[in-house]
Formats: sequence, structure tokens, C-alpha cells
Amino acid sequence: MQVYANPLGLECVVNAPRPGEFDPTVFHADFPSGQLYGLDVEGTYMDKRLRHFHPGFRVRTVQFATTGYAWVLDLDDPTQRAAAAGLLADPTVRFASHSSMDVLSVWRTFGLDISERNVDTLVLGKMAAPDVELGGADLKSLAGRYGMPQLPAADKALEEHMKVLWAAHARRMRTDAKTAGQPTTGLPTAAWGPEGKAWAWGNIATDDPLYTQYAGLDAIVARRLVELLIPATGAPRPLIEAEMWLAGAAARLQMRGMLVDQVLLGELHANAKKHTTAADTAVRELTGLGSSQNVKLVEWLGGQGVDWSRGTMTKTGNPSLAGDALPDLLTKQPGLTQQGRAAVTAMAEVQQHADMLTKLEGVFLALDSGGLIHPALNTLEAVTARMSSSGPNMQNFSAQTRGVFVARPGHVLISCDFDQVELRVVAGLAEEPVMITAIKRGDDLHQLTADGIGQPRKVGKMTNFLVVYGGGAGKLAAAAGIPLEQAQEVLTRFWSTYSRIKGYNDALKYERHELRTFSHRRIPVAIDSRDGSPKVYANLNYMIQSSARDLLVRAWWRFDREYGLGSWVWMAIHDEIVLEVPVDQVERAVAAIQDCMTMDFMGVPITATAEVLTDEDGVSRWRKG
DNA sequence: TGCCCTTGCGCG
DNA sequence: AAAGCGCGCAAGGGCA
Repeated sequence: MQVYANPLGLECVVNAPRPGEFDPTVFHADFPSGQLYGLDVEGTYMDKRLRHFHPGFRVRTVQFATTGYAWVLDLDDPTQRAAAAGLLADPTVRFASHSSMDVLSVWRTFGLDISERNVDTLVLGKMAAPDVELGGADLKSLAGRYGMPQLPAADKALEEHMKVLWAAHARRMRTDAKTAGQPTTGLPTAAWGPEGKAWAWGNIATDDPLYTQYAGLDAIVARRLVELLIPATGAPRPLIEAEMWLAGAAARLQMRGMLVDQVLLGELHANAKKHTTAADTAVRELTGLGSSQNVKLVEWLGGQGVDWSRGTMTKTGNPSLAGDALPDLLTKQPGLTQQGRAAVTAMAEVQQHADMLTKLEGVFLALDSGGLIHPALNTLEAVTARMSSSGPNMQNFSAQTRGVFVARPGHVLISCDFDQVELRVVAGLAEEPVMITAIKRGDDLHQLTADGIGQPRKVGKMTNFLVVYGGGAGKLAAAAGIPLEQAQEVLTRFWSTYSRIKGYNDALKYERHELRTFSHRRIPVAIDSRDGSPKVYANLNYMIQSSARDLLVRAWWRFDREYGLGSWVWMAIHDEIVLEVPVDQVERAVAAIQDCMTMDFMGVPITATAEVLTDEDGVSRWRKG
């Protein structure tokens, strides 16, 4: 047994039994039932995309900890493995671990779902410091900030150690090859990179002192952070409990995964590939450039007679080669040469299929052995607490590309959207009587705005969105294709139509540091990266976005807790919940999800509409009809 | 080669 | 007075 007292000066003990010398009785005496323990695992290096679902992924050690001691269990020892499984399976034991990583590892390794018994310190860390830049809530940073610099130090020491091990290993492979008279070309070098990391995490001895100390400290830090972070969040208990539930629900969604129609995936991918390769070759022949080298292509086109002062610009002020801008060059640039026209045509062809190609490639790479993908749903990712998705990001597939995702056999997908939730939220926040009355009457809110500003419905809709996003007259003029003066006039009329929204917006602009939402969530005011000034004009959007997010989570919570149907939730996309439901349960599911997404928000009725997704071919695809 | 930053684009 | 918000991902480009 390796025992480390006060590793790196942190007051605690790490026990790391060697195979054959493990006494389960002593271990279990250290971890009685009914308590909360820090949990951490170390495994082989994680593939960026497939993560826990990569066939080569394997958990090597599992760590349990109190605030004072940790045990590092080596899973290659059957006795230690059984002890770990036993503690993890105890329904009265709860765990504190960082992110859903350990929950997923436990599920993959032991077939145990501990998502409902996990306290996620990543989520707590984000709640405690919503203004810390991305990455600032990782376990090492939190440990450093909360008086445990020993963990980042151990992490650093372990990495330095791994570099040395890897360099020695790489050299040995080379000398072995030379001795055997084989070429050394293609063999890894001693340089530290992804290959070295992958080797080191998979091969470092599980009784290596730096490894076991680091592993034990991880679990101790996770356990200690619970008491440190909860008061630091300044959040009421129900909000913390709701976020802990949500993190678990998101982990369960990730474990279940989504089925991919691999035949359609292959067809669409091949089609996109065919179109883009031909066109990309044409672009190369004509310009000598790749079709995604936008900066250089702009320069080249300038030399072919394009007057960029007449073209559309991107938001950063560069000439745009996106969307309609490219085809527009053909009609609006009389000076463009024949060669330039041919290049633009080919570029447009590439562009038309580029999104499809790259997104579907991402799906291919994310497929597990059963044809499922397991994207993560990150529950507290945006500053506004909106959720994000990754691996792949399910929230930004184009309408067309979504068709590759299908319900499992015997199931259908159901999509349920809130009805104009942003406008209803702003009406509630601002207590805007004109809008609330219209909502209660069931009036068309875009037409209401259109009437108020004296414009067609289309402009009314644009203006509604613009205001929700905190936009100004310049953007409205560009979007609606109207003169700036007219856009200013339209906005003036908008604010007088909805005078309470104006008052609410004006009041919000006094908040220059932090906002607090109806659910007592703290949101830092956005900062302009150019001059460091607070972007108070974005406050309204933050309040709306965050409130709408909390409404969606409330609906999901009800679906899980009141109806007990949480396992049907397939994905959440900002204002939409998608379900995967057994075919004979469709009516029940539609009624339940609509009920859960129907609620009152500060006196404003929130409603939702469900749609059962069925394709022409009878397959239930994630594609709306 | 990997790492970091910027840009552009899909969704809401 | 004026200011469009939030993500993740791929690709280019500069740097070590």
C-alpha cells in the first residue's frame, strides 16, 4: 500500500493499494453508506470527438475521497474493481465530481448510472463565478482559487514526469528498431504532443507516485469544493438543486445517444463531396487558391475587377463571400472578368455544399459502434446560462442536414417549441400591457408591431427580433433595406408603442456590472472588447435569453419529475424540446410535453406547440414537415 | 508539428 | 448618440 501523508503540503492522506494488498474491509470502513464522497477517475487519453465512446477508452483507476483522505483503486485488480463497483452502486451514497466526465466513465465501465447522485462541481463553479472566462471553472483553476494550489502543482509535476517517460519511450522504440535493422522513419519523436499524451495516460504505471498522488488529490479537491462553492454561488438552494438535477438529466441524455441513418448520411455526404471536389478543383485552376482561403480570394477577385466598396460586408467589415454575396457579384459587378465570373460560380457551388459536407463528416467521426452519437449537452455554458451542445453541436444543424437523425425502431421523434417565447418573456419582464393584452387575445405579435410602427408585417417581425437582440437603427436599415432615417423613425415608434419595454430597457442600462434574473441567477454585463466599456444595450437580450432558458429547464423538470417521462427527452435546443417516444405513446407524450411547456411567466401565458416528426418514407426523422 | 487567434456560418 | 445577443466548429494564418 502506498500512503501519502500531506501530499505537496495539502492536509490529507492518499491511499493507493497495490494489487494483492488491498483490504476491502478497511476501504468500506472508510466510506460508510449515506454520505457524500469526492469521485474522480483516470483513464486512457480521450479522443476529442468520441470521448467515452471510443473503443480504445478505458478507465484505469477510480478515486473516492472525503475532505481528509482518498483511496485510489486500480481497476486491474479484481478486488479493487469490485470494491469500487460496490460503493458506486450503493443507492444511499452521493458523489461530488467535476463535469459529467466521471458519471459517463462510471456508466461505460461499470454499467452504473450515478447521474442522479452526482453533485457537479463544474456547474457549481460556473454559478459561483459567472464572469470567469471560459476554462476558468476547470478543476485545477478552481482548486487554485479556493486555496488548494497543490492540485495544479501536482498536475504540472505529473505532466513534466510524463514528458520524460514519453521521451524515454520514443528513444527506446528508435533504438529497438535500429537494433532490429528496421527503418526509424514514421516512428514518433521525443517531442511532447498529442501522441505522447495519449501514450502516457494509457501506459504510466498505476502505482507511479506522481500519478496516484495527483489522482487522489483530484477526488479530495472535488469533495472539498462542494462546501466552498455552494456559499460562493450566492444562489438560493432551489436554484442549486435545479442545476444539479439538470446536469444529471443532461448526462443521461448523453448516455442514451441519438440514432443516425447511416445510409442517408452516406448518400448526402457522397453527394456533397462530389459537388465540392469538382468545384474546388475549378477554383484552384482558376485562382491558384483553395476555395476557403477567403482573405486571398477577396484580393484575387479585386484584381479581376470586383469593386469591393459596392459589395456586402461581414460584421467585421471585410468583404463578404457568404450567402447571397457571392451570386450577387455576378449580377452587381459589371467590371468582373470572364475568369473572375467562372471562379465566383465555382466558389458558390462549393459554398452551397460546404456546410453539409463538414457537418456530416463530423457526424461520421462521432458515431459509436452501434451507430449512435453521444453529443454533450452543456447545461450552463453561455453567460446567460443557455445550454450548449458539442461533439457534435446538435443545436446548429441546418434544416436539411437534420434528416440524418432518426428515431430508434418503434419510436418517433416529437418536437415541441415555445410560441414566440422571447417576446412573451420581454412582455412579462417589462409588464408591457399592450403586448400582454395582445398575447392573451391570441393576436399576431409581429402584426401588432407592424401596425404600431406603420410598416409591413415583415418589417414588424424584423423589428421585434432586432430589439430582442439589442440592435440599433443601422442594423434595422440594413436588414429591412430601408434608409437609416426611416429605421430611426421606426424604432422611435416601436418604443412609443411599447412604452413599458422602453422603460424597462432604459432602467436596465443603469446596470453596468451584473444582472440578476427572476430565478436569482447572476449574469455579468457584456464588455466591449475594444474599449472595455459595458455593453449595457445587450442587457435586455441577456435578461430575455436567460429567462427563456430557465423556462425551458422548468418545463423539462416538470416533464421528468411530474410526469416521470424524463427518459424520453432526446435533445433541448433553446426554446424547443425534442422527444423520442415509443409509437404507442405519442398522444400521451404530446399532451404531457405541451402541458409542461405551458406556464405563466410574470402574468404572461407561455404556450408551446408539439409536432410529431414523420417523413414521407415513414421514418421519423428530425426534420419538420 | 502543435497552439492560439481570428473569421465565417449554422442554429436559436 | 449609437451599439444585434448567445453558442461550437472548421479553416486559415502567424508563431514557436
